[in-house]
Amino acid sequence: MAASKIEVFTDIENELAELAKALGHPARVAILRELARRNVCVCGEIVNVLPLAQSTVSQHLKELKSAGLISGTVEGVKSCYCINHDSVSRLKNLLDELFAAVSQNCSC
Amino acid sequence: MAASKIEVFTDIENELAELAKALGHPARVAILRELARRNVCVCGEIVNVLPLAQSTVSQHLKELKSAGLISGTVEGVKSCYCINHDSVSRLKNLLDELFAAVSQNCSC
DNA sequence: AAATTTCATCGCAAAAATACGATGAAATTG
DNA sequence: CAATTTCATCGTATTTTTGCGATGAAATTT
Repeated sequence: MAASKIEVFTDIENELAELAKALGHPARVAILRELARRNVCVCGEIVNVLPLAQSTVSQHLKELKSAGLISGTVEGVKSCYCINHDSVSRLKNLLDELFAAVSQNCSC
Repeated sequence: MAASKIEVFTDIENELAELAKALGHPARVAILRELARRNVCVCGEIVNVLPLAQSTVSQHLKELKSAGLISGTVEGVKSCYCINHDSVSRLKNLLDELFAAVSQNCSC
């Protein structure tokens, strides 16, 4: 047994964990950074920004898409990706809710 | 080769990825939730809140601590944990910076 | 129509994460 | 001082993640 026990946690916990997990790799942060920097749908060129093989970048894009953080469309021979603003807002809201009661460092 | 290529990414990218990764498991979100709910150092009882084996919870606590999201001290026979507010702030700031330019959903 | 470009998917190998029982250390209790 | 409590760590099994080359599909170019 090594699979994570998703079913025993709340929907909120699973939702936040899924979004955070998608952010939990520097390559995916780098992808989001590039998309955010341009703030438009980026068609192509994503692969060129990263020091990884094309297939690896494609896989990371798929994971970001699967988590809902980005959306992608096909434009001719190219694939266009952009950040899903709603999803980002959701992530921030979940974080704010989670840490709402935490106002200062603990004493221990 | 399967190890993640941390060295080729920026410090910022690695830092955010590390914090997000720590949040990227529902058990760890649940732990943070419990710590946040009480908003004090929690000594003991953390294990009882989760439907996981004691050793597994201990491991998750270790990861949260290693990422800096919580701090832990030993109080007699018990271990006390609480949320590291600075770390939470840092995470929020990194997210805000990352998505600062993203103000609306894309059109594609 | 053939060649090229762009990118997703497949298959594989290596590494990391997840989970648990067993064990042990340190403090507390009886 | 023996028994108990609390929890970290070790060892191990399983699953998931990461990464890449190879391949193929779809559109574009020559």
